[in-house]
Amino acid sequence: MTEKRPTMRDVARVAGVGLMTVSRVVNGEPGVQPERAARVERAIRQLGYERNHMARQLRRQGQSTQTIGLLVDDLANPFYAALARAVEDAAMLRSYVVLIGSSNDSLRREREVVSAFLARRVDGLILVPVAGSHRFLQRQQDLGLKVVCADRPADNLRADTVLVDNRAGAREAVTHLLRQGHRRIGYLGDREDIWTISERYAGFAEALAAYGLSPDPALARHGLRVRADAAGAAAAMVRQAAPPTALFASNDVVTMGVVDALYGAGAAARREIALVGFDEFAMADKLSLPVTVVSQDAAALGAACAQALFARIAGDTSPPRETTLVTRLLARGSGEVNPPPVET
Amino acid sequence: MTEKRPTMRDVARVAGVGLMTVSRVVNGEPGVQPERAARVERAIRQLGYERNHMARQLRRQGQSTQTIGLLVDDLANPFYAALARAVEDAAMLRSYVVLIGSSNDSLRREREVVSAFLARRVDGLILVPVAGSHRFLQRQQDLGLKVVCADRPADNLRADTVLVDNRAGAREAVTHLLRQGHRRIGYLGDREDIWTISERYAGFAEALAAYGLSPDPALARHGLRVRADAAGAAAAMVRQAAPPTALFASNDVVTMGVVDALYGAGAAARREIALVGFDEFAMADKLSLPVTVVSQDAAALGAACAQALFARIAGDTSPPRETTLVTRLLARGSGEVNPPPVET
DNA sequence: TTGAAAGCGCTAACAG
DNA sequence: CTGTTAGCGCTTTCAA
Repeated sequence: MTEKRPTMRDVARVAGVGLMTVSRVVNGEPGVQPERAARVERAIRQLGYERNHMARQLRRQGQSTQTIGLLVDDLANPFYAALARAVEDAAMLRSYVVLIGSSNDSLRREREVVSAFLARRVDGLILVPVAGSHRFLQRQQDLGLKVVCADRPADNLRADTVLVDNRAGAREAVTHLLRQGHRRIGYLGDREDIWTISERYAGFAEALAAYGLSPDPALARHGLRVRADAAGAAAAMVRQAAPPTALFASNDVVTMGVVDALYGAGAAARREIALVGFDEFAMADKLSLPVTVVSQDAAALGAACAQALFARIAGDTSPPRETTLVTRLLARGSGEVNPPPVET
Repeated sequence: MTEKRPTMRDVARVAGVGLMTVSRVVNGEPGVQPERAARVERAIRQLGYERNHMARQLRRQGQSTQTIGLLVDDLANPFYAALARAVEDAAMLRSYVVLIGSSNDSLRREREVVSAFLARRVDGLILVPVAGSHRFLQRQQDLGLKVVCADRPADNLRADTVLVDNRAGAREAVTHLLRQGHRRIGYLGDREDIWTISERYAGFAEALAAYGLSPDPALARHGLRVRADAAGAAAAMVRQAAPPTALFASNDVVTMGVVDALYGAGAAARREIALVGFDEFAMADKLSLPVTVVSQDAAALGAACAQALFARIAGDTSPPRETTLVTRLLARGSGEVNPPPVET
């Protein structure tokens, strides 16, 4: 049933030629008589031969394995899925394949996956770094590994980094609310140790500061990991004695949770409360109350990372670069349609 | 700068031991004196040594490469992203890594990616097969490759297959509309050569047949690939002389397009037209007009595929199995809230 | 408990 | 144009 896989030697024997002739045909090298090449091709098809990439790379050492690794936070998150697709397209264009992994925001898991990738001698690594030191990667870079950080910078690592201007995006979003007259703006956010989240909170605070305000601890909740967390926090916050008139949500999951809690049809609905969220998500513009969001382009981020990585693989040795992509505020009226009471 | 990567030989030299001692330490084999093992460990860290997985697999041939391939239609589609994440989790649990690719519904691209995976000697392959013959994979199976088809069956291939009961799901959805009194039900669908889509259309027709009806060519559009296509088709269909009172959409992308066209705030809005779509999507329940959908569990599909694949890799040689997962109708009122005129 | 020798499938370098 | 030889880094086998 399960026969041994055919080798070049087997193909050579069946085709009645030498081993090197098969190698040349398989690699599309010139200098093989058409008739012999045809015999080889036939033998390849007959045996179902596929070149052993491992043996090949072993011999041509120091050469590329035509494989890169991509490590995101959570592949099931549409943002990272879009990023991954862009990376994969860029890789395929260059005949590379992509090893993929999710770190789940765990440094231990990140290291395990990176180690498994390194054992397979990936030429490069695009990673969304979790919090914590990445010094162990510096040594791998000295050994020839190319690394690009996506979406967040990595601690203790000099590497190309492609970021989004989270701070400016958040500032713009909150300024949008301030311009509408909102002065009591609540913050609902994911874990603060995630770089993007802390940047967004900083942008939130900066926007308030420009209006002579500062974040009110009673109007801020951190560490919201899942949609239900966010829904609960939003419901609790607006039940307070002095509730906010508007909310800023740190990311799509939190935004959806807020929508669950406040924009539903139930008795707890508080549709007069304005909302701006970071991250665009499907149908945000088609909700019963359309949500204003800060949109970031995941595919552009992935494409930029891939471009940087393949440039390094191609031999670019210039100093590490940091690229920052801009966000776009998509105003949809969750603040304008329900003008808030302006306080005095 | 870029030094050559250290080998076991280098580690052995630095540690002052034999090559085999290093091999034993690296592989956690017993029978090495603790003192020597420690010296080896130190040398490994000092040099940044990572085992060369390719050389290893070359020697232990016929053995597992601890790598599987996953080929989906489009990784950026949240459905496949969720499937991929489930596969990745299952793989990680077993210390496997995952090579990923998107076929884009192209047989040529599928073959290219599969070939690249085979060259890297993946132990197994989970693929969402595109339309077309997969006989070339049968031979690879004889050579030891384990294959599991996800979401669709593959032509000319005997392999474990995990499907969703698309036909029953569509039948249930359309029956739901019929029970509400709808008799003129339009169909908007993706490419008919995609197996899941044709099954859903069959279910649509079966539901109508049970009520003594048959699909009206004037109320069916196929080949809608992107959201804008679907929006245009929906807008055109409801402008007809005898428009439908309800629509069935073949998948999430089409459903969203229909929402764009009919449930927006614009002048063209036709909110009285009922809609049921295949595939759940984020916020479908929070739209200005919540959409009834047929929900399928992508993560469960991925987990079932992974389970089947790893069972095969572990030596299961029973005949190929076909597993079918059920769907769930999430009725949300897009039919009930706007009762249609019952025709006579 | 340790090491030396052989060889996995392939390609670089050379010889015919 | 074609084939032969050697060796990539590792593990298997066997001897010390």
